Amino acid sequence: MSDKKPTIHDVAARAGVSKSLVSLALRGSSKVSDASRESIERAAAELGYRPNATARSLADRRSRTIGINMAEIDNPIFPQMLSGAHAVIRERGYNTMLVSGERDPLVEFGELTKLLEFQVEGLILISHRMSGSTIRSLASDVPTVVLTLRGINGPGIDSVTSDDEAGARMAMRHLFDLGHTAIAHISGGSLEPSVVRERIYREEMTAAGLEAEISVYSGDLTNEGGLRATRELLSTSKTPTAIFASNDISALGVMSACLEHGLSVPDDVSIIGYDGVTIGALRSISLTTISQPLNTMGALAAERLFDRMDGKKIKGRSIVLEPELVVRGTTAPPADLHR
Amino acid sequence: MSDKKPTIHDVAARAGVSKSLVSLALRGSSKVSDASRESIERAAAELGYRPNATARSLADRRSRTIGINMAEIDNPIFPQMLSGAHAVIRERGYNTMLVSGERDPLVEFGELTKLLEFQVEGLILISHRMSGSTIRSLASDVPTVVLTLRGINGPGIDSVTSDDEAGARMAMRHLFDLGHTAIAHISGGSLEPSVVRERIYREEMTAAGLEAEISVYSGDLTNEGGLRATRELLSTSKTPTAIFASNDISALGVMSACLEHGLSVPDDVSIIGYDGVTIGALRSISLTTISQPLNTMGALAAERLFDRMDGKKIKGRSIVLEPELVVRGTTAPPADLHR
DNA sequence: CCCTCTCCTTGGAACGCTCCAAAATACCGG
DNA sequence: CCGGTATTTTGGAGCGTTCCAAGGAGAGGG
Repeated sequence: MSDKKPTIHDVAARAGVSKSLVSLALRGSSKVSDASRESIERAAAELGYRPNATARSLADRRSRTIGINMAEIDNPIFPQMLSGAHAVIRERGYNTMLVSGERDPLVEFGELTKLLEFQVEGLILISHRMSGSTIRSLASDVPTVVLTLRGINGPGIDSVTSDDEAGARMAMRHLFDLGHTAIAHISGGSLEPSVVRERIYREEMTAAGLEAEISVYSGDLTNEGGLRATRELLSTSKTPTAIFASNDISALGVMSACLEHGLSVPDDVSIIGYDGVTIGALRSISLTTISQPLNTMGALAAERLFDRMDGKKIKGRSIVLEPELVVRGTTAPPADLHR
Repeated sequence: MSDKKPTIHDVAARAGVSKSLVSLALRGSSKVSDASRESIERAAAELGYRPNATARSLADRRSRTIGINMAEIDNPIFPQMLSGAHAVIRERGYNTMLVSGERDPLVEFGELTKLLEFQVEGLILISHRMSGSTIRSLASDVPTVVLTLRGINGPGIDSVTSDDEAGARMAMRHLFDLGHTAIAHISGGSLEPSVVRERIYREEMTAAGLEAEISVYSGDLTNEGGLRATRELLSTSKTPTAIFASNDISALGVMSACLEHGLSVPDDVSIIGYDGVTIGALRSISLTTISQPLNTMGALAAERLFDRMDGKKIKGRSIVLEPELVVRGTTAPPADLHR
């Protein structure tokens, strides 16, 4: 409303003290007399004074800001992780600057650069398209935590992941326990977690003497991808009694394809996904899955970051969380057991 | 790696010119000789110089940052809007500062205050718990656009919404067209959009001479709420042939309740939701809904904000978008027509 | 060879705040 | 009422940029 925003000087003038004292008082220093404090607070309120965080950041060289990069939002696991991280950041009194590379590594790099120019004190990469070396170079400037992807190490880099090997193994064991042998896998592409999940699928099948039954079709972690891969699977090979999908979102596509093929789930085909997205829990979906503690992972990533920022010059370390089997309505013993 | 981050002075010293010239050159001014430009760029690269955006903001009084508030992420409509807005902000070369009040108005107010202290140049409120007057007071400091909620007006405030009246009417007409008369409504609470949707439900029922059939149970826009309300509905009154839910997420709960009650959808009960969240389109769900252009709404909000920031001192204005009926698998003519 | 006129380049003053050393005031016992 | 100590308060020097008025250097004209 007024012409200019009031500054600390205006408050000082109005309260009849020096700017330094205003600064002290407004930050709650104990070495300010009650009288001064009161008149300063009154003056500030009357003027509608609001400290300028930019100037403060410059002066004390702390931005109180964490940068988060999240490449995609169509897979709900990312917002969930974001939420977990964001809550911790807020509790610590920090701000969150969010960028997204919109799946273009170049744009992404530019955005991250802007983040660094903003002097963020830490970086959380929730999903990204950048190479390990790019990440390492960013991390040399500022503490960094990588979520989700394994296999990135470096001096300033921590990572938070869940144990994909164990998770995938749990999925397979669950299907084995139910009595399935004809198990297919819908894979998810070339990123670490998908690769691991597929490898474990093959290992487990082989270990169970089911090498001949191995059947992998490649989805791309999207609903459409799962749909497409499953259609292909159902049209070309003999129908499996169970399908292990690389993630939940594609598992929903798998489910759709089965339904449209006239197969009922779980009576004809059991389906198990991976991730534990919240929509999988909706009763109308009720997807059996390997659940990762997404919120916790986000929160841990943030906490890890603060640890690191608190000066602990720890070497880059990975936190690996244990996933959990959540049995819901899409898995059951194979039909032939009932016959 | 090095002790201190290099500043513009370091670059100047290394290139043998003044800091002013470095500043000019790095911002691409045309009035710098090629020779100087080149040596400055080389020096900057060698030092790994990265401009300090905080200092720049302070000096030219522009933060190039937009603040976004998003109270909740469990309803996917919000991330979708966020995504639309975020993309526009990025294209304009701005940054996004994200805060969340975590459903506590006090926390929310504090977060917004921090945003203002950070000198954000504009504010987008995607979801919030604050009163109109609070919002108006924020908006007096900085251009503001409100998404989703209607009914907030004020000098600095724009809003982007979709036409809930028209949408709700479309939903009802769709059910009428299919031949339904026993239509129940699962309402969504006291916020504007839900109130409007319920009002239209009543109006349309009355206008169709179906006053006697009016049946409203209150959900709270969550999956659980929809489930609970529908259980109640199914246990206490006669079963309707169609249910209009106040939003998609609760419609999924409605669906679950119907299924667990042994009703098949859409054969026994038709269900229509509202919002057009992406998961509703998944084949295994296939929810008929009134779709709002969520991404577009986010994008428009951001564009509106930039218009406003570009000095156009327009009065607060509402943009109202048209929703769209998306017929999928959860609505069909009532069973008794087949009998 | 001097004088303009362009082009480039430069030092210094902001921007709004924090930090620090030093100054001012208050308080206390004798 | 004094010296000394404890408590408050203050001016000034940054923080890393941008902006601006003014300075320097060639170039072209007379």
